[in-house]
Amino acid sequence: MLQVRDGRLQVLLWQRAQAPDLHLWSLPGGRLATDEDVATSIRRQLAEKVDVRQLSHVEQLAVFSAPARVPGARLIATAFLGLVPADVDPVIPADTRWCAVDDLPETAFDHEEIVLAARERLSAKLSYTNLGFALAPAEFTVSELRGIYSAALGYQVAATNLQRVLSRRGVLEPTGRTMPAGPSGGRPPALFRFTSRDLQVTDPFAVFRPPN
Amino acid sequence: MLQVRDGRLQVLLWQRAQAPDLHLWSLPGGRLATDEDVATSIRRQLAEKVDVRQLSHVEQLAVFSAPARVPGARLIATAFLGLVPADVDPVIPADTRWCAVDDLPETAFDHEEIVLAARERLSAKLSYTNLGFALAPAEFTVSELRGIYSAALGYQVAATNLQRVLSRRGVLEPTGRTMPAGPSGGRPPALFRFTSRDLQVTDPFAVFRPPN
DNA sequence: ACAAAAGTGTTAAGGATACACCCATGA
DNA sequence: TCATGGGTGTATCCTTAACACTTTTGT
Repeated sequence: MLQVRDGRLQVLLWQRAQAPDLHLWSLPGGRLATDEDVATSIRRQLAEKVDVRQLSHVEQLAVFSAPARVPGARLIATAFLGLVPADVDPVIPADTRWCAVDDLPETAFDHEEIVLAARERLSAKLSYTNLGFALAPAEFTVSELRGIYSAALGYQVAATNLQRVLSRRGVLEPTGRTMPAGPSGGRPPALFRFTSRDLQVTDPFAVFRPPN
Repeated sequence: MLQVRDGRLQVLLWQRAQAPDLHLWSLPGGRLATDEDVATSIRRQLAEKVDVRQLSHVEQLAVFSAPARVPGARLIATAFLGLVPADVDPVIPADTRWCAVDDLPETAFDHEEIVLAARERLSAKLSYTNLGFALAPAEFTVSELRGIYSAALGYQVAATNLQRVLSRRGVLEPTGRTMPAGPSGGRPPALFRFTSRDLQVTDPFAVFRPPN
């Protein structure tokens, strides 16, 4: 479960209270019940940590199945990427913590690998889909959105181009309202929103496009 | 397992000899052993159908886990995309057949959905990676490569642009040799090869590139 | 010579980046 | 009116698509 907090991309980790890997940090998750599919299961697992309505997007990442990935009985994990908008601050249990993805604590099992795969997927999809909606509040200024994209991608993006690219693709639209200017003056920023809050591919083919 | 055959993208299907879904067509696969990961397992399963050395690429697709996706005991499938170069014609068992992906027979369970997901993944990766190497022979003319890309993508691509895009990206290189001209004359085509036969992303970010 | 197929040159269009400039507000 | 941050206009660059043209062969 990823969220941009304090200008950094962070992941919700849970400190293990049992062996193996006692006290190491692990991803939330759990066993699959017999009457649910993996997507239902992950939502149920996460519901134990946060309010599920705050989850703006969930998608399958990959299967991790190395026979010795966890000690003891064979355990196969289907990893998911979950996203939470930057403006919510979920109540989380005492044994969990938000950790910056680029400065992870020592993780249990292969969970570091999973987190890095999640970050990579997120970066890629921010570029060719409207996935930003899942990290952004319902309404936001271009500056705020710039901060969110910069944190998720790991490098600075230019506000002017961000707005233009997203507007051209029709994923961003002005609400017509503005925020008050900051304490040191300046033009009041306009508020924007995403036109859709469902995942859509906006830049499907870089090359080898079908002919008209 | 996908291959371009006779100018069409085809998938190797196996006709079930048992209920449920008797006589319907299904994807090759089988159960995961306790001492292997899913990638190893799929190679083992496919080895029962063809010579594994002919598999030029294998990658994870997605997990299919709907509780009722198969009748009877709960069964969760990790689907894979496997590719075979167009110039090999593997010996296949009598109960299997190559079927055109855009004209599938009635499939068992949710296997049609899996095949369509595989085709989509293949199309996308042909555009932004060097994955063509997995469908093409070791050496080929641009015309042949054009046929392969056209079949896999489902629409005609122009030979001239195909060569230019792949050359610019450095994924294609001339061998220096040529093929004899066809029966009706014409300039003898040059032979090309892929510079690498490992998957590489050649067009990583459409937008929001990191600054220089 | 002519037809056919391969390959190259050139132009045009689309989309992204960079940067200068203009706008609106608080002090 | 000045500083500050927001937003727009415009130029440039890069990549690909389209198509005309040249090259090289067989008949």
